[in-house]
Amino acid sequence: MNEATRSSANEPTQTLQLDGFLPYRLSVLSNAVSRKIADMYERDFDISIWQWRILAVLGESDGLTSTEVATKTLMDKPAVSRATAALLQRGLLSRKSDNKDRRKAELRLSEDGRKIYDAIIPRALSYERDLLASLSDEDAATLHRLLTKLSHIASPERELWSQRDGTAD
Amino acid sequence: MNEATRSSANEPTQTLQLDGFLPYRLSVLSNAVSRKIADMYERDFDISIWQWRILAVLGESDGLTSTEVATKTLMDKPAVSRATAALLQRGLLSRKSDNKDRRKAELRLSEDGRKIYDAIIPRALSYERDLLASLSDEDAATLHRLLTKLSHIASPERELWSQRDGTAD
DNA sequence: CGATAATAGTTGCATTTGCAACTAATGCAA
DNA sequence: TTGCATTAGTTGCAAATGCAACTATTATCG
Repeated sequence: MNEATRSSANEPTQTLQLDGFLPYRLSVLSNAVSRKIADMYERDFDISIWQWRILAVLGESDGLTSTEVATKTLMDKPAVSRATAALLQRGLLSRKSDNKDRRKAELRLSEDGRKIYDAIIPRALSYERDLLASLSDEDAATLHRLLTKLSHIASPERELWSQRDGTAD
Repeated sequence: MNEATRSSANEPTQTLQLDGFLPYRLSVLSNAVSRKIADMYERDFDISIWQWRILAVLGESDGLTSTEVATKTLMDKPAVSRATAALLQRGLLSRKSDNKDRRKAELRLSEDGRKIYDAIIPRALSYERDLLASLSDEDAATLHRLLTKLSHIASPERELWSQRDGTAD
């Protein structure tokens, strides 16, 4: 479906339709979605996507450390550090360092942070609903199931195909 | 499914599970996929993702102008300009400026460019196959159908929900 | 024609990103 | 304990990105 054979002289050459190529499609879609939703966060709340991710995880489970936040959001530690610094400065988070282990510090939504969180959530869910509006419930469920499968295969831990000595044709 | 109500005191607060949130899921998956495939292009061919996109579209239809390439790849013009500059310098492309309209120039794969293209294609398709390996043919078809729908909704032209005076919720 | 607008493509620049290197604190083993 | 390894979090920096501004050329309309 995605490949074809062509014999221009007599050497058959594989070809590839970019807009049917899954990595390309995912990239384009994800960029479009992220762009739009990031614009909303930015415009209406002056919050970056990374800041939003942190608010989102703290909103469901308060008192996480930076590292735990990084794990849950799949952000790297520097990104978490900078985003939390900004949120702390705006007073949207509080940080309490652990007495047992003074390397660690628990992050929590402040009262203002909770307010913003509460304000963003319905907008985020509304955007997601709009996105899914043209899909049946069954399609939406299928989509999530397929994304889960793909994510499992694509997860950075898996090496497989990307080995240097390519067994892949 | 993605939302819940919680009554901590008596104010119900919507909440949101980040890892069930579609924009987040798409972003994470797309990043993982792009990262892996970009590593391969880079490692085995010394080609960036943007360069690859250009090779890909020129591979299927030679003689496009920069602007046409930009349209087909959804890259912006500066990105196309820089990527083609690199490819030209490596001798993977040729450029012939149009006599009728000297602003335009047609881009084509050179012989070397075609060689690299021919070498990348099977690797790219092989990666896509690996990615889709755990999906049935029907699921793969469904995935593409759903991505098409979502892309249509998320396409930058559509304004809708993102209007400043939020009718959304 | 001649001026203004529009288009193709490039260059410059501020911001973002990803990663490595660093500091501070703790764990562990001799 | 003491020294080395590990972990938490921050800082620095090179590269990538996105966008605006620019040059060169062509189209349009008085």
